[in-house]
Amino acid sequence: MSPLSDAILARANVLAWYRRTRRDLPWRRTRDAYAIWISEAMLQQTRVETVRGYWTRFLERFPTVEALAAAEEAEVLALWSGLGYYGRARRLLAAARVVTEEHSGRFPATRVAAEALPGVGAYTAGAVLSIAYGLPEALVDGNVARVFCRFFGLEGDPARDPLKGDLWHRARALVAEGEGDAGDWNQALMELGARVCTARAPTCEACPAADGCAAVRAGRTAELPQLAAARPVRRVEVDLLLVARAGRWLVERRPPGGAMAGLLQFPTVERTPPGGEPSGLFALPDDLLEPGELLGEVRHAITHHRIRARVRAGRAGYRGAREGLGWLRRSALVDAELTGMARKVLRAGFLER
DNA sequence: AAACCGGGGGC
DNA sequence: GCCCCAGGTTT
Repeated sequence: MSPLSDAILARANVLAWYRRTRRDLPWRRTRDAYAIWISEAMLQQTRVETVRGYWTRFLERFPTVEALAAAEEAEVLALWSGLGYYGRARRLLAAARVVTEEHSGRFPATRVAAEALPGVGAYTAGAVLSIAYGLPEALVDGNVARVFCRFFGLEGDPARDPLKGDLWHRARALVAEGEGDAGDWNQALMELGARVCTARAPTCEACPAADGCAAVRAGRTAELPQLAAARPVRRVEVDLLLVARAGRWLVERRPPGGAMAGLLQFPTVERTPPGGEPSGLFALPDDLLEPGELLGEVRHAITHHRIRARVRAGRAGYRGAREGLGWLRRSALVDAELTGMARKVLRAGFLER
């Protein structure tokens, strides 16, 4: 194992590397805690390149925490549509209202107060406090965990104690070595993990910390970190129905709990394979909606599920009996809080016939 | 501690 | 096809 002193020597190299080569990300052009907070909420389990466009559109529509606090949830979800983990958007709106009403519109400046906000955990609190306010707060995300596991040669699952706690301890120790550079240092660690110390095929020859790295020394970069095995993926087969009437399309609102809660989708029924169990992600067939001509197929993946949707023209038997049905024009659909799969159907041109 | 929660991009 | 990404909440 490399001692912490090796890390402190590497720290200056990593920081210098970051300041020389950092990516020009839109949320790095502001010190506004609100704007940085939005980026961190969107970046949870989501790639930087995916977030860019969403962040810009979101900040254009809601430039201040007060503007967000005054928003309808449906519009916030519509701007989040396709980004996934929609609970993040709901908690962000709830937290914006708390910040507006109880913190005079200013993101809290202490870890305890920040973590009391819905959707703000240990990582997000550390990120906003260090990046926006320059406070000496640590953070550990997937990048930092990977960099530390390799550099220090740490065994075990970084998502679980005792290694999880150890990673946070090391992160705090290294933040404490700096003087007012916590924001850059935290971002430098994450940038290193994202661009050099990558999960697969790290480019150690280009790494500013390769000198003190235990994994490089032992030739074990491919073996660290020791992540837990991934959960198996379930296959889901569905019929997705496009029902048109008088220039409008039939949509249904998903139930309030579970996956993609409360979002709009085209009516979808799950086709349970013989001897198989339904996933529960979609309703089972009923006699209200009648599948018709096969128009094509859309494939979609959500957490631990692989969905194959046969897109069909459909007919509505009668209205009203099934909960949450409504009719929307194409122009309204584009701005609605659609699921990613519904947006994919829209983009694929199935409505242009 | 483990389950749940989207979606996509890179290999 | 598989991995995993600037995580948080709930049970």
